[in-house]
Amino acid sequence: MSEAQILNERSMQLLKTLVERYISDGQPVGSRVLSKDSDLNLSPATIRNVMADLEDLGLVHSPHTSAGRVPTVSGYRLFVNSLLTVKPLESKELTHLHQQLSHDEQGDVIGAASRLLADLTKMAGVVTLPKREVVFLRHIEFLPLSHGRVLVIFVTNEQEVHNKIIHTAKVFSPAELQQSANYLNSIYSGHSLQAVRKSVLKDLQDDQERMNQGMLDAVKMAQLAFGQDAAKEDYVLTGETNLMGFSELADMDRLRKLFEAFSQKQDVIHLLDQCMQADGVQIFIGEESGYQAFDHCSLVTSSYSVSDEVVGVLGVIGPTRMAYEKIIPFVDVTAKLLGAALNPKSASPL
Amino acid sequence: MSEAQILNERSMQLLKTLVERYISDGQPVGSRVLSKDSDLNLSPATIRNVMADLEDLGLVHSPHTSAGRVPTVSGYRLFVNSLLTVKPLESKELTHLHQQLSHDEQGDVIGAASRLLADLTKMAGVVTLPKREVVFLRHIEFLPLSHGRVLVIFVTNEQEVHNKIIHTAKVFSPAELQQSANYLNSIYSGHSLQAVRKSVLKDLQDDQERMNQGMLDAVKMAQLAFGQDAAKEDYVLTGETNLMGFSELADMDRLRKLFEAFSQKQDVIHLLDQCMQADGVQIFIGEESGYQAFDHCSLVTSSYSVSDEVVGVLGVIGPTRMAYEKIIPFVDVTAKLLGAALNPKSASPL
DNA sequence: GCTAGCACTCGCACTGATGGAGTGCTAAAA
DNA sequence: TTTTAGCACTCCATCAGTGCGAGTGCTAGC
Repeated sequence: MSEAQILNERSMQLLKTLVERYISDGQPVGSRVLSKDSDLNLSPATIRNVMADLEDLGLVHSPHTSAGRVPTVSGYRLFVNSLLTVKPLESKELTHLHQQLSHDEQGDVIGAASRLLADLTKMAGVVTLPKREVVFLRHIEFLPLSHGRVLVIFVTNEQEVHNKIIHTAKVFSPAELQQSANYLNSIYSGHSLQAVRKSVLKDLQDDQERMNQGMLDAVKMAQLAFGQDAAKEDYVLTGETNLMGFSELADMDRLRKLFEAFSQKQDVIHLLDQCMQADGVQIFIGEESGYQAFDHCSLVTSSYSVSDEVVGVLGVIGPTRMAYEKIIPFVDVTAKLLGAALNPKSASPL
Repeated sequence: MSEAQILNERSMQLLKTLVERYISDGQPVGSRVLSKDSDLNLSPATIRNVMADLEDLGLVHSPHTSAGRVPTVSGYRLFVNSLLTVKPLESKELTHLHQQLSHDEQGDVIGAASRLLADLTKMAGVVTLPKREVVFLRHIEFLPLSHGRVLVIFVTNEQEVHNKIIHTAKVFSPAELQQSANYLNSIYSGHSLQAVRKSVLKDLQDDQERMNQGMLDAVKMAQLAFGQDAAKEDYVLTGETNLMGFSELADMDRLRKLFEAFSQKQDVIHLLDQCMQADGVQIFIGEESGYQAFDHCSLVTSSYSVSDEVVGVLGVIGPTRMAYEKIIPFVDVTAKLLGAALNPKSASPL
């Protein structure tokens, strides 16, 4: 931001063409090509002076004395923030996206979105699993296992099935379990999980004599079932192998760190969580992310929403030298389409 | 096998030390080191003659004229089949394995096994999800969704929960669905899925008048639910990034092909399926696998069984130059321990 | 059948030369 | 004051040449 004031129109224009040129060629760009490439009619010598200024400001950098200039992270940042002219999505791509995401046969829209992101950008695509703030309990079921263990199956939000094994102090008969489940279903079905948790806790603290044994058992079991709901976040990552084609990631150590981060998952999840807050497209360039593994990568993300509630993030991971002007609108549109695809077209008649 | 007859004791001994030496050093091994390394007191010159013979037989290969010899795939194969002296597992490792696999807290023994394979070998570990031939239906449940869709939840083999969405011609009320489920549970619980499928088909072909509408609905729904049971095979792969450390896989194209195979999954599944048949440890060295992606890799696998039925495969993926004498017993033992861990210690009181 | 010796080959690391690309600086032009 | 032309300089990439070390194949002798 502050650089924007310091720099005059001409320097900005030159930085812009430099970044564009570098993104398309991958070679350090020298004063001569810049002089020809830019519309301003300036001699290479003049441009060299400007370049020296830009270098002082930390916007560009010379790999060695007689190479051209390469944008630094700040250079990219300024470019992305103020200089970039976004290219609208080609209609061909748009229809493709729309088709793939709305006609979801496999029941795996998330995977489809991730694959689209990766395939169309030739980089890596990532989509977090949607995670609603309020989760409604639809149905619960208990099945007895050996050794006083009980298999709990519960359905939330219409059709998401979860299961969990709990250990009970007492051994229940199938009939008792059935009764407990019936009791819980009759009371809590349609309520949010938070409400259920709270209510269950309250019931246990209250005078327990008002309840009969069956109800008490049911509530105790519910407490176990919904106890520490890990709420494990996760994401679908596709096209990692695309990243192996980029020269900036050809270094085996770098690549390894990156792939390790992918399989550890936690760093990536943290990063994506940050993007969840911001609305619109969020971009991390190089070291900006704060995670070493992503040092030479950029991450372009957008959150996606279902019925106006932000439920997840999706994005593209690639080298810092990527075609931001195409990727940004692409990620933006994909997020919107995914949100639409996830939206239940009509309220289900509960 | 046929080479074994042609080669005399001495040549075999030399091949053995050559392979051992190459595995530990990674350098082409010359006649001088071989002369010192082997117990036979032979001069380098003699050894050179033997090497020439081995090269004619295609067991070793010289990267260039003055470079020492490296084992070929056939060389490794002969070594593994006839020359290898397996090192028993260190007791420390054994106890570690045992602990990790039997005290499974996460409920994810498969993942734990895969991680152990990768961590202890510093290569990649893979474990297929167990897949029983006969699957018993434990419990089935129907939940209505919108638009005549029904969420089917069924539990097999004590505690494996599956779910599936089916489309029914007619729209059922929750009560009807409940009845159908009850009917199916009462009749089919405890039977194998195959039997259920067959029986359902028969019921539909039979004169339908004997059955009341509810039963008929239930059977029709069951047919949809168990229709084409995709039975998708899958595996858990860990430590892929370990493979990035090996010089033989440093080539980016190779590495990329390999990782693409990992995420495509199908080739790997085919390969592992082949290992399912053979009992005991199965080894693919280099091109033997038939899949280009694995050209420079070896795969050491073993099937694992639960109560005498082979249900899956597990193994280690690494460069052809790996310490077979340690990996083989390790994979063997891990397979046995995993089988034991999966075995329900006592029959559950159904 | 084994071994010693010798000539030879090959790869590798180092060296120096060359050319090209691009810069910084300075002095002149606008 | 800003821009430009010119010049010297720096650095990189490429190539050829060199010397060294490792290891081989072959041959003659034990």
